[in-house]
Amino acid sequence: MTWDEPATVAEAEAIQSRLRPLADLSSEGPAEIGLTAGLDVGYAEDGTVTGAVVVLDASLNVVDRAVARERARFPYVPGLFAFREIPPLLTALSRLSVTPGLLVCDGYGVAHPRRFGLACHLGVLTGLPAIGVAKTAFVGTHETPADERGSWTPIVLDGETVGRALRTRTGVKPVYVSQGHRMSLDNACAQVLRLAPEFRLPEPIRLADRLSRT
DNA sequence: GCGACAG
DNA sequence: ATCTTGTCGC
Repeated sequence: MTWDEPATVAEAEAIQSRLRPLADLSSEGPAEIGLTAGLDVGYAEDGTVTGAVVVLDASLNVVDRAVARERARFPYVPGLFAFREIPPLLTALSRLSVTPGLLVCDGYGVAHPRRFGLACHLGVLTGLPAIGVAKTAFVGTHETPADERGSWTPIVLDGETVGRALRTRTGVKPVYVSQGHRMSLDNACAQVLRLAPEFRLPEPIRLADRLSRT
């Protein structure tokens, strides 16, 4: 799958609608993940975007990392987030010396107005299993999950479950998990809990966030 | 119509 | 996203 550069908002929306059917939301996905990549993008005052990828092994040790700093090509538009962040992330991914078995993206997957957020887009482009983990709610409605780590409630959009508000730390604000590509929602939440044994955000995303500010 | 809106 | 000190709590 190749990257299309949209020139307008209408074009970007059309690309999302066209690629949406290509996202695999039926596969369970691997239960055992060897290498997990966390992805995030940092912004600078000069209109520069820095894509960062950090790869962790099953013990959560860093085994690889890569960054790519470029000029932003698309403005920030809610719902079209991916067109701003994907270019530097693809460049950073191409600089890895290993191939991760899962992409953990900072944002949404299928919990999206057109059911095609950043995690779906990156999953389809790379062909790799991908999930989205966001820090705030964006679409749909959900109840507040119980206080204990592991508790969750469904995020419902137009009568459909599109993700979960998942508590990764007892007494701390939940994160918002949704499917991206080639992984079930159950599996995605299990992976997020495995990857976030100590802090609210999964370790791969925390480290990528830190790296993107460099 | 108006405001809100992943990062 | 980013601009930013101290402060409450485990």
